[in-house]
Amino acid sequence: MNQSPAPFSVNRASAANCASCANCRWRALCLPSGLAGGALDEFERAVAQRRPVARHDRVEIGGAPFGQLHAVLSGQFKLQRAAPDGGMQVLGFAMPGDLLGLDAIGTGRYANDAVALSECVICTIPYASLEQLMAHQPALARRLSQLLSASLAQRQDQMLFLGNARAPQRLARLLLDLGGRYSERGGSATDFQLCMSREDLAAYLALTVESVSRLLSMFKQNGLLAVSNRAITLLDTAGLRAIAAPPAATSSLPVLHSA
Amino acid sequence: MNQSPAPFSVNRASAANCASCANCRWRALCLPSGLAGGALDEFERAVAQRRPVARHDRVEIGGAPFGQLHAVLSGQFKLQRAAPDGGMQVLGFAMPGDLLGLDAIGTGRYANDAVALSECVICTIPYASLEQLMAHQPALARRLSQLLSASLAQRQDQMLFLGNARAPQRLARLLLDLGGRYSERGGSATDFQLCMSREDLAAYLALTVESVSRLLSMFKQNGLLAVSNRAITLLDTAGLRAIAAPPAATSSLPVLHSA
DNA sequence: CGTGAACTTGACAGAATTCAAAGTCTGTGG
DNA sequence: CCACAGACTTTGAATTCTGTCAAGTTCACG
Repeated sequence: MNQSPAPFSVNRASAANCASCANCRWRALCLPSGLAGGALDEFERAVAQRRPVARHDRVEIGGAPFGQLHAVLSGQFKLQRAAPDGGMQVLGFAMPGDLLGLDAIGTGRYANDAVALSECVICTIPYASLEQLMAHQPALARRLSQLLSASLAQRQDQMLFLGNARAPQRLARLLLDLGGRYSERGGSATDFQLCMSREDLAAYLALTVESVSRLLSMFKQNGLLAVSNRAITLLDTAGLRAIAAPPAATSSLPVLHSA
Repeated sequence: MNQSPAPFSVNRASAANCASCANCRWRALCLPSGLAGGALDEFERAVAQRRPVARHDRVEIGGAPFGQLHAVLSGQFKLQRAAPDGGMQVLGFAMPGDLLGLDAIGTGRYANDAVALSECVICTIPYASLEQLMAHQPALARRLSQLLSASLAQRQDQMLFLGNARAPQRLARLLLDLGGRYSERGGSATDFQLCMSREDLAAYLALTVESVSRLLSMFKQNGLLAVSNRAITLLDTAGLRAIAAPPAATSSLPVLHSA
């Protein structure tokens, strides 16, 4: 472990998390969201199995045959893919309650690697069982369609943003996004530990490690945040949001001072 | 009409296209793919309705409440969204057989505008009817999940490519991709009419109009293609593919001569 | 305490945008 | 049928941003 004790359970397995879908604190985000008591039991018995995952292990491997979906119970993952030129491209980071493998249903093969960034616990959901269940539980099928469509919409947003935003915008947005997701999960939106390397950040933002490092330093010098190794404290979220928003008018654009 | 007569039916409504799902030449790409005779009839009666769409009309409006999916029978659409800074971002181009509105199922609102780039014919598919049908036709539900997941995977690919590729790679890839899609639909992979403006191309590629224009000129000077207004002829697809591929090694990289 | 990986910082070069202007096409109205 | 106005497209020069290359520093771990 290279992390200070996390202030909340997002990065740690806890017995309360693992008991059952009925008790799971992430149920509202997950597949069985909205399922009634009987249907929920059926779902859990037929479908969900829990297991721990060690740091650096991969739960899915890009190109491997698709068999099951994975729900993150605790810890964080990065979704990555080998670029044609040898580098690694990172598509995103998965946090507790997120579902992995949705992009494999259509093609029958996992699209990316899912690599654990910390000690994790996941639920594995065999897709064949899920399909059987959905055949006589239309509500479950609707839920899957919802999740798939929402993921699609989210990827589209991400694509547009990464395609059009400049480097400072991208990093500011990522930091605010991470904070927001921690906050949604009971943590602090402004004070958290990154569990990914600068290289991972760069690969996600389509920048170089150097650019990420420079930008973090610049944000720090401008009083927007405090950063020490992988510990981040967002000091001026309003300022960060102003940077994250694309340059709208010539109005009060926050200027970053390099020196 | 601003186009020369199209050499094939992709851009024109034809009676054969519009007769029914059973006779539709795009059925394999569409929702009822794989449906048997009886189920297919049921699908068609309950779900699909055809209508023409005039150039510049929008079939879907970003932010509007979701009610129905749309299948492109003939013509082409662009999917766009107003950027926060006032510009327009283009997410993609839809051709016959493509489905519109998949990103709205999860949120209940259309994510983007779908604007007709030519005279079009579409099928409208009320989603409420589709859900009823899927409740007792698990095969149809599976098909929708497949399409959703495949769209997700495709957007991911697109995101990674646009995020990491340089301008010439992006344009070369788009041209090859368009050619490939025309080819799949019975047209020429190397000889076609663009039905979108340079501005649309630029908005899709996350470049400026000037860059697109410059790149087209450069490709032309290097003998890779011929371009006259919106008529494109790909002369050296191997060369274009070499450019579209990210710079792998210091090997035989095609060098573009500016003068 | 030393070693290697991760991270930071600086100087420079290349790529793409921005700004500016000229040229071309399209569709409308006379 | 032709002329005109506006949108679309092309081209050029200067600027800005980000990547590349090269050190140097800090941190994690043995």
